[in-house]
Amino acid sequence: MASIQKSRPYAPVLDRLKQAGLRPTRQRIALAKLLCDAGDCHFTAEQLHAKAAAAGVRVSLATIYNTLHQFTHAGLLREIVVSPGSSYFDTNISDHHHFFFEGRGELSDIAGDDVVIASLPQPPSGTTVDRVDVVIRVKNI
Amino acid sequence: MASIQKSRPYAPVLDRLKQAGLRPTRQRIALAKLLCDAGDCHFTAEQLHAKAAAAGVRVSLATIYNTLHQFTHAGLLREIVVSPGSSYFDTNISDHHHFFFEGRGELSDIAGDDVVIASLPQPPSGTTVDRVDVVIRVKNI
DNA sequence: AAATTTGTTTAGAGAAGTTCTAAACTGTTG
DNA sequence: CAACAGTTTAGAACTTCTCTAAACAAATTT
Repeated sequence: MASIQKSRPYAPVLDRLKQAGLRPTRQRIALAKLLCDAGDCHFTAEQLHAKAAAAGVRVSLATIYNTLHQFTHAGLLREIVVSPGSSYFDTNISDHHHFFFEGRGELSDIAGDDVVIASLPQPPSGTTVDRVDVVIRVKNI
Repeated sequence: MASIQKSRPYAPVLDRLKQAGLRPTRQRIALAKLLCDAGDCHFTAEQLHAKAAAAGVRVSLATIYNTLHQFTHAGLLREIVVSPGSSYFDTNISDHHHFFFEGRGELSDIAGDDVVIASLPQPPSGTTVDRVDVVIRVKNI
């Protein structure tokens, strides 16, 4: 089923890699395509590794980690820490928040508009706000 | 310097352990005292292990982990996940939020009143809200 | 287009944090 | 105080992630 599409380089993906100062290698292009095609979703390094393998893309786990961090640094992904032991990455980089299902260890998006914060404290002097994360932890009834 | 106070069992600590169905063992009493005396603070398992050792309390790391989870489950502590690789525990169990200093990997409390959330989405059907965590990630200017 | 340079990938080792195991121990109960 | 059930412990094991150094590939130079 799943076949590798080496022949269609996806211009926007190439541009984004170039902007980030990253060479468009076979691995990075394949992973970027996988992520683009996936739509908004949350995944761990292991999950992306498995997904890549399933799509016929041979990439080492070390490269998965490198790439996830590079993409995160370049603003193509967002890292979310909600449970001890593993990091999630989010392909949705717009302003938004998350539900976290404690039982299943899964995340789902909350549109930015759906969480209205009326007031926040000033950041401590000498610091600036990088991001405000709201996580609504839910559990099964 | 720091000496062990085996002789003063701290009635409230004993009560809390009893309420949680936990036997008041030497280790649990010592750790509970350390945490009570510390006031509001955030720490990792390793940090508590070091603090216990410094206070002359001999406790294995496995017991630190067991105890932290038991105390968290009993509502005496709160677990906070903000950075991949290690969990923090919080002795402040009142309703409040956190600043997270990305450079130093440290937490500080924000009083519950200082974050006003005007609206939140409904939890997905079949689930209830366990907790809403707001983390303001700040970095040095 | 070959040669050189520089950045990238890889397997496997290594590190860090946490959990597991099974034996020894301790608090509780009868 | 004996017997039971829960607890602690050291160390092994496990999971997630990072490091290393050698092989490799993309870019640059000639």
